[in-house]
Parts: sequence; C-alpha cells; structure tokens
Amino acid sequence: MTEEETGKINKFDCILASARKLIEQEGFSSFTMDKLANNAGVAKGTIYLYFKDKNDVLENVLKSGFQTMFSRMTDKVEKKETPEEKIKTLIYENLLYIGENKYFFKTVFLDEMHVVFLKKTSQESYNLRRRKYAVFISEIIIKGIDEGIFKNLLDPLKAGFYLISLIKTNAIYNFRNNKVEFNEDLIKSEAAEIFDIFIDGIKN
Amino acid sequence: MTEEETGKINKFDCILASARKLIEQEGFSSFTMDKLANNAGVAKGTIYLYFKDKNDVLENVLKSGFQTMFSRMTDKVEKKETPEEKIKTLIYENLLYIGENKYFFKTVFLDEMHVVFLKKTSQESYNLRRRKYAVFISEIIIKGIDEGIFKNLLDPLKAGFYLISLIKTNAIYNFRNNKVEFNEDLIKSEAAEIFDIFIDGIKN
DNA sequence: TTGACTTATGACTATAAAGTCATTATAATA
DNA sequence: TATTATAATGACTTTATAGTCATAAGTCAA
Repeated sequence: MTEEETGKINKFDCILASARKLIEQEGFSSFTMDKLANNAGVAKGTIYLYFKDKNDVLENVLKSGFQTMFSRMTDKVEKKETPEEKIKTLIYENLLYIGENKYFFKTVFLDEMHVVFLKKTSQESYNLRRRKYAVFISEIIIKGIDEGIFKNLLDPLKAGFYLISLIKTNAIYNFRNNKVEFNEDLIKSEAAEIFDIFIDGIKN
Repeated sequence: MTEEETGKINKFDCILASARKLIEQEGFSSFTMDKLANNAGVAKGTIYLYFKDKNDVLENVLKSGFQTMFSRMTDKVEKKETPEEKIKTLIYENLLYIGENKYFFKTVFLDEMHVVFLKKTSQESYNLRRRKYAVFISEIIIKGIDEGIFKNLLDPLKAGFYLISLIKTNAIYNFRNNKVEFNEDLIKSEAAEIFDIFIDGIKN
C-alpha cells in the first residue's frame, strides 16, 4: 500500500494504515515487521525511522482504532437529558462505531486471549465448548419464555452469551481489584448481583 | 515439579500440572517448552513422548481447566425447578468454580486478546482507556441512582463494565454469525435489545 | 546375567522474526 | 553544479524457541 493508494500524506500514517489493514486481515499473531514493510511499500529499516519498535506500531494501531470513539460518544451522550436516554445513546453510538470499523473490531474482539496461541482446530474446539455452555443456558431461557416468565423478544442463545459475559466480567473486575480471596459469602453476594441485573436490570 | 511433588502418578499428568502452574504464574505469552521441561523436572524430549507439540500441551491445559466445570454445573442446575432458580444456581456454581480455580482463570481472563502482544506499559494504557470508558458510564448510572431511577445496590463502576461487556458480546455474536453488514436499522434494534436487557432484565 | 525393548536425555538443528547499520538515493542549499 | 544533510534501503546479525535424534539409562523376561 503506497502513499497514493492510502491517500495518506506522510509515511507515518501510511505505515500505520498498512499495519491496521494487515492486522484486520490476518490478526495480531501473524503480524510481522517484514510483512508490514512489504505491505506498506517501504524497507524494513524505514519503519524504524517512524516507530520505535513493533510494540510502538501495535500501540498506535490500537490507539487510532479507539481514539475517536470516546470523544464522539461523549458528545452525543452529553446532549441527552435523562440517564436512560444517555445510556440508550451510548449503546447506539458504540454499536455504530463498531459497525463503521467492523474489520478492526472483528479482529480485536475475535483474536481473543490465549486462543491466539492455539492452532485453528484447537480454537474451534475451544469456541465449541463456549457455545455448548451458551446453548445450555438458552434452553433454560426458552423454558422461561414458554412459561411466560421471561420476555419473548430476544434471541435466547445470544442471551446465554450475555449471561456468560456478565459472569466473566464480574470475575475480571474482582481479579483486577485484587479481590482474589473468594469466600462463600462473597460469591453468594456477587452471584446475587449478577442474577439481579440479568433478570431485572438496573432499573428501580 | 517432580512426580512426588505434584502427587501425580504418570508423567503425562505431571507435565500437564507443571504446564498449568507455569501458565498460571507467567501467562501464555512467556510459556516455553524449555521452561516446562525444567519445571516438570524432565528433559525436553520427554515432553514430546507425551504430547504431540506445544499446541497439544496448551489445548490439554485449557481442557483440564474447563472440563469438570460444565458437568458439575449441569448436575446442580438440573436439580432446580424454575428457570429463575436454575439461572441463579448456574451463576453461583460458575463463580464458585472460578474461585476454586482462581489462578487458572485469572490468567485465562486477564491474558486477553492482543493485549498479550503488547509490552506491560502499553497494556496499562489500554486498560486505562477501558476504565475511563467504564467511569464515564458509571457517572451516568450514579446520576440515575441519585434520581431514584436506578437501583442503589450495585457498584456503578462495575455496572459500567457490565454494560461494556454486553455491547462487546453483542458485536462478537454478530461477527461470529457473519452478520457483518451493519445497517442503521439493525444497529437500532441491537441497541434497543441491549438497552432493554441492561435496564429491565430478561424478566417479563 | 544377558540381551531386547522401552523410556529418557539434552545437545543440536532449524526457523522465524525483530532489530541494525553501512551503503545508497534523494532533497536542500549555496 | 557541487556539497551537505536527510531519508531510505535491505542484507545482515541476533535472538528466541520449537522440535529432533543419536545416545544413554532403565526395565524385565528368559
């Protein structure tokens, strides 16, 4: 991708655009400086005139992918009056931004975790396990919908994934805040919190 | 870690236990076969008598980390009657399992995505960006709590992370199911779905 | 005890990819 | 145009680590 092709004026932006494109196409794990040089139409040494090292390239790609999102979102959200409207707007704007940068976010989101270190076939079995879990939850939800307890409006399988993500987020939050000591009471209250938000939402 | 130390009878389990321990301690990115051999107290070649390659080791570590979880959970859940009780039990059992295998899940959950490819300092700035976003959401939620619209019972910052995870999960779900073509109507309905579940929950 | 078979070893090879730097090309200036 | 300064090059060096294999140690039946 030369300067004319990308429409970028300077080499920094040109290399960055190539890096992003490569990452979107092939993911983080197969991203190499040789490929980047080749793809950007410059010599390998040239990259090092504009970026400190590979980490610097990756950091800039991620930065550029996320940077406009936050400012655009806050602009839109702050125009709204009520907390509910603000949250509604935030969700919409966020999904819109993801849609506009779909190839970027597809890689960033799907190139998840350790999965990156596994071969394709192992990744598939890993994802199947997760899916099996979501299916199990979806069956419970379907039963609840049939009984009229749960809303009929949403894809039960997706709801299963939603619940899994809430549980995972809870764990990550506690890990990050060094609440590593799990006692039974703590787990009970955390579980009740997740249950409450999933079943009833945050509304009073 | 020798056989006596791990309490495992055979080399396969001994090597596997060492691998898991190493991964728990240092993460996936710095896990090498040399370290494993050293840590397991066997020669490098010995590992290849019990495992096909590195991928095979990683796959087995992940498998062993997740395998009992699902069967244990289904057992407990199936004893419950109502869908609500089932979901409540599922969340509790899942958190309990994570707690029991905290070092394993800490690594698996925190060693997230592309972040693995970044240097420590870049990872921190990445996490700070995410946190900034969660703080922004938490401020909206706090306002809602003050106004009496939202429940007072939960940590607003955690709620922010919950919402972010719902949005991300929605995107991943659509990416996985190849719904890559985002049109405005689709985004609106997806946004409404997330809003509804976050505000009101899945209960009718 | 011996010889056949199984298991283990670790020095070695192969390879991929990051990062360097002497050389060359291009641009700016006098 | 000649001279200097700046930018670009890509062959080369370095490093890390996965995977191999000739050799050695251990086991066990006859």
